[in-house]
Amino acid sequence: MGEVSDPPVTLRTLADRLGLHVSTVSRVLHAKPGETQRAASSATIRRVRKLADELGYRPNPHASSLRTKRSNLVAVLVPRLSDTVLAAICEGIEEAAGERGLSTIITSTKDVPALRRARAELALGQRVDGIIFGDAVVDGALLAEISARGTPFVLVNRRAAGYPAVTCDDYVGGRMVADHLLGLGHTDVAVVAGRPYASTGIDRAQGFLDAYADAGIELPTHRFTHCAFDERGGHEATARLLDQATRPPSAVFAVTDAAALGAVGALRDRGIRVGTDIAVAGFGDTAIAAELPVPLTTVRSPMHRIGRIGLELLGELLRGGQVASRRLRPELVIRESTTSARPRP
Amino acid sequence: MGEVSDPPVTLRTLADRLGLHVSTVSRVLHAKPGETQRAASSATIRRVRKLADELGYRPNPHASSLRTKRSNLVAVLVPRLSDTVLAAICEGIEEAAGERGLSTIITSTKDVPALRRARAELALGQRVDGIIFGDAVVDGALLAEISARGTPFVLVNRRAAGYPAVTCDDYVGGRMVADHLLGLGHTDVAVVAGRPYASTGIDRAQGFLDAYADAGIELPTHRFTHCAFDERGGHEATARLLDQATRPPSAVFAVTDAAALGAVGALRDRGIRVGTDIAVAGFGDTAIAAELPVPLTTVRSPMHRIGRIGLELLGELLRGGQVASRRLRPELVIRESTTSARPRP
DNA sequence: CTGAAAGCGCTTACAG
DNA sequence: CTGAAAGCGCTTACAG
Repeated sequence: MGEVSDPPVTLRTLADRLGLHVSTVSRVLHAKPGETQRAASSATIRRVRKLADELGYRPNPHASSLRTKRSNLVAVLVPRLSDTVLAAICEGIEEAAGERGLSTIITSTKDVPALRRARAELALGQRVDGIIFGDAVVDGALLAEISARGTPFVLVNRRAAGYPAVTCDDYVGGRMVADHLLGLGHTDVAVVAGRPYASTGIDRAQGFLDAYADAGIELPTHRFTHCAFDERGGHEATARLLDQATRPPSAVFAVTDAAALGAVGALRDRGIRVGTDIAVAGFGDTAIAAELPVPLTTVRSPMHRIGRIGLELLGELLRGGQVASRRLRPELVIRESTTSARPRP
Repeated sequence: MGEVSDPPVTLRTLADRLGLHVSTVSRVLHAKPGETQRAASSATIRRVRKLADELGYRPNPHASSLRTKRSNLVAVLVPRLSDTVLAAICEGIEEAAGERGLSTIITSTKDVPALRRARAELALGQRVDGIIFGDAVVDGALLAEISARGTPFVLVNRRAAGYPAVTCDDYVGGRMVADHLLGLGHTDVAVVAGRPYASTGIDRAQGFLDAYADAGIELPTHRFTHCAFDERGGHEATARLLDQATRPPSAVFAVTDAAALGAVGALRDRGIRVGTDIAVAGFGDTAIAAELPVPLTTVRSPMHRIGRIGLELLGELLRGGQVASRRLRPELVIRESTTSARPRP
């Protein structure tokens, strides 16, 4: 516990009070168990620690960082915090960061290139030790620049151009959904595909399309549309899909749960009953999926773990190590939104 | 754009190359438009700026902070990032922070007192200029300590013990829901009340109860239960409410949209149809509300603005000013989850 | 208009 | 076992 707020307690404060040199105090306070010996005599160590405790000494991180060139700060860029998936990933990152004495500076870039760049610059300017990008664009243009500047980074959720990334195996997840729907006999399906520049949407949709192609079914263009990953995006995309075709598909695959919920809303607006008239599947298994009146079939993506592992990889990089991308296994969660609907004959 | 990554560009780099003293360079780079005159001659200013641009000079924030005792860092403590409401508030905070050159360090404390304390200590140790608490407990015990330590702070979303807070007028919002349900003739209602230590839940529930009391209706204890604010909390609480009573209420008010969705799930499990057999209302008007198969009546809370204003107030505090709490006006959003259900006669 | 000095609080090899 | 020095990169009154 700190005491008064007026005279900040510094190494000097401690050194003066103890009749020691600041360097001695510093050494003691840094000594890791094991190398305690060379820091000072055990008596001195005890005295120093005691007073530091009493006065509530907290090292000034700016001073340390200035000397050591390490800030213990990690920047996390995400498209939006209000995206549950990213929020869960951030929680995983933060948890793992806390365990390592790192602090995270999380910022939303809204998938706006100029913002992404500005935030990355800001992070670099802040001398963060590393960056976690949750908002990578698949071509990785900005990343090439950051890479050249030398600050270590990893990607989470979205992969890009060979940089180390921790993702769900989105392609396989997309295939799982397709195989499930194929197994139920759905031949006329539509895809609410998300953004064309994010690997999540791309891979999920591609896995889905490939599985259908393997079954000899090519989706016509009017059964496939890009959109924002959120509720509104899914709603608008689904409305478009429905308006463009003479009749609705028998199933819709939305590449995120949020978009799937948007699809639910759009279908409702047209009196099409999810789970009865049409099958709907999402991706993520966020909290809403299991609570909907007709529970949502979806693909469970280990969001929290993606964040954790992302930070662990970055940690490895900061220690000078090498890391390889990780692709975590998805799991199909079957619920009534697909099982209670019959495909059209 | 920065260039190479090897030799970091410092004031010294610039000064040496230009044959100037670092202090002159520093002055120039700090000169705000208007007081440019006293920094250096306009020729010098031009030269300095040009070179700084070319070399991609970025002031080392650790060095500045060490000198100025200002970190331009603001800590934000929230119960959980995965709570949409808090995420939206964080986005508002971040947006306003960006405009002021402040960076935000956001961390989740999960409503665990030990974590809350640890994170607050961490923030203080990091020498943040100020703190925004989104996880305040109504008694404000920790806040009293922080206050004594002298770091400015404001609360968002939840108020506590007279500290400056930016909230939705939760009490009024709770009343709005009650008046709406009363108007529809609901006399047997239940409350999914959230956590007993957070002002959001307390005030929303109290407003609701008071309005019912004003109408001469006291809720029996088996129609009121506390719970976590999320989907699972709402689900479990609703299950409890239903199990404890011989028959279901004709309406349920959940103090968050997430909990309301959980209620929807629990009702579904028992075959009780929302909007037909029972009315359900939430609070927040998060993105899910409008998309549900039976759209959710809820209270719109200006989450983004709460965050923005929170940061603005903190900014005022950092400038040495005084601030007063703000209570923003809620708005009832009526949808079918309440209007299509008939109260039991 | 520009320079020189002092100092923010720390860390780290180096002496002794 | 402990001290002294140097220096991280910046800012800010103060001289001149």
